[in-house]
Amino acid sequence: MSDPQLVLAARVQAALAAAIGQEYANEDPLIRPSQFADFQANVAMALAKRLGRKPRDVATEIVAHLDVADVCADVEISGPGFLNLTLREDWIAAQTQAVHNDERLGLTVTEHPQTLVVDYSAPNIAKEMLAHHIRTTIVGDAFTRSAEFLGHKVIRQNHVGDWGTQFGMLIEHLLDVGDDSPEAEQLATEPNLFYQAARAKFDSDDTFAERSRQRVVRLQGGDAETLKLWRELVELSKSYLGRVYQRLDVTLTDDDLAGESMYNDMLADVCDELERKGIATMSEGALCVFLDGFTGREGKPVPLIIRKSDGGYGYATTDLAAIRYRALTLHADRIVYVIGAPQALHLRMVFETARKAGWLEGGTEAFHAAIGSVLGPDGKLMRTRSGEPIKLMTLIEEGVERAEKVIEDRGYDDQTRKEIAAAVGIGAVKYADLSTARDSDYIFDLDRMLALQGNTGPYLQYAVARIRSIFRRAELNVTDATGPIVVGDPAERALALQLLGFGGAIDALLADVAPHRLCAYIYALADAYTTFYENCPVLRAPDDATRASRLALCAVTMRTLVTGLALLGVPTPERM
RNA sequence: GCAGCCGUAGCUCAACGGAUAGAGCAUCUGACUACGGAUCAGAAGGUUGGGGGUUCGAAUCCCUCCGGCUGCGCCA
Repeated sequence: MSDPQLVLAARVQAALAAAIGQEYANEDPLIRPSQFADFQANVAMALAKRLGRKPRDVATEIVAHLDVADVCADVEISGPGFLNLTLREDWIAAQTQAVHNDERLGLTVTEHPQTLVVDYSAPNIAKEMLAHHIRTTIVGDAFTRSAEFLGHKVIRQNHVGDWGTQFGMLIEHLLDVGDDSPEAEQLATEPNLFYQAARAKFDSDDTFAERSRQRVVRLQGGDAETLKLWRELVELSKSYLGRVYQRLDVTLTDDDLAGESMYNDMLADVCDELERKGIATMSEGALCVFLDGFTGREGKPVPLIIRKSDGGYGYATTDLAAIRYRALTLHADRIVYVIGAPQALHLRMVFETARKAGWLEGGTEAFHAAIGSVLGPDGKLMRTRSGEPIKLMTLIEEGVERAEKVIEDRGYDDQTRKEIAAAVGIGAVKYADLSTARDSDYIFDLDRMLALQGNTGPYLQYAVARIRSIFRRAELNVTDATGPIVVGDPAERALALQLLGFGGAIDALLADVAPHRLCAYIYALADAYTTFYENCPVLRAPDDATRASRLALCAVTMRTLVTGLALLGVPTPERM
C-alpha cells in the first residue's frame, strides 16, 4: 500500500482503537490534504462531541497512541483539534520507488470484485448519434475502463433504441428503395438521411403511412418476413455505430449491444408479475404502477405506464424488464445508468418499482449517473442555425481539423500529421467532456478544449510528449530509468507525493462515476511535474545520482499520466 | 401547480462538513541561444443569488424567498 492517505487512515484508526476504544477501529479518520502539512486528520473534532470531551484533548490522546515514526516526520495538533501530518522524505521516496517498480503503478486488483452492469451510450438505430450522446458514451467508457482495470467484472449494456413504432416506416422505406440501394447504404454512413426520407414520406403520403402502421403491427406480432427486414436495418446501422465507436476509441462493440428489442418476450411476464404482486393496477385502461411521493400536475399521482390501453408496451416496461434481467440474470452488484439528467424522474420510478417487486433484494444497487446537457455558446441546448440538433461526428471532425491546423507546419508527413491531429482533436473533446462534473451542463467550446494551457487534453498530452522527448534526447528507454528515487528538492517532493495519490483518484472516479475526479488528479500531477521540470534539471543534473533519480521520477510520472489518460480513453501521442 | 437539478472571480469550471473558497481563460507585470516557448513565474480579481437555522466549523446539511433549466398518462 503506497497511498499515504490510506496508510495514515489505518494508523490513525489503530490509534483511535487503542486510545478511545476498539469500537472506534473503523471510524473514518477524515484524512484530507492540508495546506499546513501534507495531510490532516479531522477525526478528533468529529469524535469530541460524541465523547463529550474537548477536541484538543481527544487529539492529544490520539497522538499519544499514534505509531507513525516510520511514515511521518512530524505530527502536530493545531487549531481546534486538527492533526497535521507531515511525511518523511525517505518514506515518500521509498513509496514512489515501489510505485515505479510496479508494472501496475501500485494499483492492486481489488479484493472485492463486483459485477457491474453499465448501461451507457444508448443511441438510436437508424439515426445519427448526436452531440449529447458523446457524454453518455465517454463518461460510461471511462468508468468501465477504470472498473475493469481494478479487477471488477464489467458487463456493458448498450441499450440502443432498436424497437418502436418508427420501425414501421423505416422498414417500408427500405422495401421501397431496396436493401442494396445507395439509400440503404446511408444507414451505415449517414443514417439521418435515410430516416428523414422515411419520415418525409410518412408525413406526405397517406398510403405509405398506412403501410407503415400495418408493418408495426406485423413487427410486433413477430411476422417472420418483417423481422428479417428489421434485422437488415439493425445490421446496417451496427456498422455505423461500430465506425463511430472506433473513431472515438470507445470500448463498446457489437457484443455489448443489448437493445430494447432484447426484452420483447419478457414484457408480458413483467406486467403479470407486477400485477400479481399488487404493484401494478389498471387505470384509464392502462396498466400502471403508482408510487408514493410521485405526484404531477394538480397533485395527481404520476403513473408508470407499463401496458398501454391498446395493449402495447412502452419504454417503461422495457426498462423494468431490463433492470430485472440485470439484477436477477446478470447478478449485478451494481447497475449503473449513464443517462441524461432529464430522465431522473423516470429512472427513480423504475428503481422504486424494482425495489417493491423485490428484484433488488440480492443487494443490487441501482445508480443513475445523471449526465448534464451539452449547451451551445448561447447557453441553450446546442443546435445548428436551422434548429437541428448537432451531430456528434461533426463536432469530432471539427476538433480534428483544428488540431491539424495547429500542427500544419511542423514537418510531419501526411500520415503522421493525421494521426497526431486525431489523437489531439478527439482527445481534446473527450477530455473536456470528462473534466467537467458529469451532472452539470456544459458549454461546448472547441477553442477552449483545444487550448494548450489549463485543464485540457492537449496540455496533458504535451506534458507526456515533453517527458518522452527527454528520454529521446538522452537516448534512453523509459525502462532504463531505475532510480533509485530520492526526494530532496521541494519540487521533487511535491511531485512524488502527487504520484502516490493515483489510486485514490481512481477510487473517487468509481465511487461516484466521476471521471472529473481523475482528470483533476492528472492535471494536478502535470502541474507538479511542470514545477519540477522548471526547477530540477534532469539531463544536466548536478550529479549522476540526482540524474538517475530525476529520470526515474520522469519515467513514473509519464507512466502515471499515460495510464490515467488511458483509463479515461484519451490517447497520448509520442510527438505532437 | 408538483418534483428534480442548478445559481461560486468579467468568462468557463473545481472544492470527499474543515483552517485564508481554488484552477484555466481574459487583463496587467515579468522571464527567451530553451532537458519541446504549443512555455514558465507573478499580480489583480469573491459578502459562494438573498435571508434564517443546525454545527466547534457551512459553498456543501435543513427551512424560506428570488432567479434559471428540466421533467410530470399511454413517444423514448
